[in-house]
Amino acid sequence: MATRAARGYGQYSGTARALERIGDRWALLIVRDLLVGPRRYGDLKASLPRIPTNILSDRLKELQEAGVVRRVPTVRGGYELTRLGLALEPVVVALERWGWSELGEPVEGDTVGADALAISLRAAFRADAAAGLPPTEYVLHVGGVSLSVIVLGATLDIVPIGPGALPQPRRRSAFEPVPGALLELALEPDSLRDLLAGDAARATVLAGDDELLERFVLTFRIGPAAPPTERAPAADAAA
Amino acid sequence: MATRAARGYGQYSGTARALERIGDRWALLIVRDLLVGPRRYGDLKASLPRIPTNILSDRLKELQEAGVVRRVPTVRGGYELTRLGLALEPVVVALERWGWSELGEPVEGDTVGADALAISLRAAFRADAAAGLPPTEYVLHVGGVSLSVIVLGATLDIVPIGPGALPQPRRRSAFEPVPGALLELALEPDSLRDLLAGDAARATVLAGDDELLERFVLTFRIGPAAPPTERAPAADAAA
DNA sequence: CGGGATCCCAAGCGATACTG
DNA sequence: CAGTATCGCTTGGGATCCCG
Repeated sequence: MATRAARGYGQYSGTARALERIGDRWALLIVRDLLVGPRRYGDLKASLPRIPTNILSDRLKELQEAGVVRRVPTVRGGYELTRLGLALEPVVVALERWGWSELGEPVEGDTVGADALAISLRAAFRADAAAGLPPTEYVLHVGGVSLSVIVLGATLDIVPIGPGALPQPRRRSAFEPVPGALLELALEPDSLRDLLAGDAARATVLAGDDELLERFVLTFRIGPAAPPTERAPAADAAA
Repeated sequence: MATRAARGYGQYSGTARALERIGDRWALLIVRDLLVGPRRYGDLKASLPRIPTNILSDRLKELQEAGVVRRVPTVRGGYELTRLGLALEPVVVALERWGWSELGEPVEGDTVGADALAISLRAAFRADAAAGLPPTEYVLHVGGVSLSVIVLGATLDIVPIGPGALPQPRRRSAFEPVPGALLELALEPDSLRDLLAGDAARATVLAGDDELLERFVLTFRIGPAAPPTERAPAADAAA
């Protein structure tokens, strides 16, 4: 039985209400993955390796009761976000931006999921900078997962490559591969972090030239959550 | 002793890292209140009526360890956000916007806090719409708490009125009260929700005219998180 | 493969009492 | 007022078994 988030905060407040709905452990990570596209129960389980199956089951039930998630009628074990769930994108993106700069080095045992990576890139996407650049496809291989990222003007389309994605009527952008508009990179997770931070990063360029790499850096960027420019000499230091 | 959020998610992901830092119950509500200004232990306790004192104590310790919160050296029991903590504003604002439209009627026992209200207004603030309007002060009385809200061009300055605020060197905006630029409203929490949603709302106008009320509605607005338009998946647009 | 049920332990949470 | 200490309840987590 769903654990019922009956423990409210006793406040008539948007933040409190939101946390009552999606504040439980694991809940927003499930939403994050579903923001990339519909997923099956097993996909989510694989994407969230440490989640116990009963918790995943409970959360999916609660998220359905909250109107955030619904089942995909045509697919056994398929789940997708409702409109209300899709509206959580700004929340997840804001969290992703904040947490990204807090990523130190990967801890032993940390995994990198394709969906998580897709959201990172969505959070890093600079629509204004991209608008002036020619259509480009980026293919990223990061720590075992692969993503195809198509930037067409100010629009962004990310599709994980390989198994896990649930086939959907969702069309790719009207993008026809332009010769010389493909950058393919292979890098480690912490190198991607450095790259998005604008720092020098070790990356293996499998296809494309330096100009395309520059284009990538212009298009995708997550600055530090707390810029060092602060008048008061804060004692705290990010570890 | 701080309970240590050692239970990580095992993912090298911004969202996961963020939730490990500020995903614990009550944590973001504490951050929300501190976003309005430095507060004392007792202020927070009063603002979050249902929080057990040991949990408040634990969370403040954890938030300090996470570099989000620090003590105000000059004030006994005073806490404030660090730069990193201030950087959580987009997260809280996004949550507030999403949760606001999920506020039904107040549940018996729900309280309304001045700080929570201040964040609601910050989330509802339309800088672009406000930029074209003359400087205005709004004084709101909502369910027992009062706020002074000064809009000066595209800037917003909110100060709770009454006890609870910790005196700070923070200056009010360079705002000199203009005669005829003050709207004072008294309303119930659910009426404010309707007002910000753009619906008709029962409000008692204590000072000001209809034109000022119209100005308020233009300046502050939180639309539904899930607009009734289902079909369009809406490519994300930077606001 | 999807997903529900159970058992068990550990950790988180909540209420209250207590101390500086 | 600003916490700490304690205690009992609830939840999460891991493992496992089960059913369709």
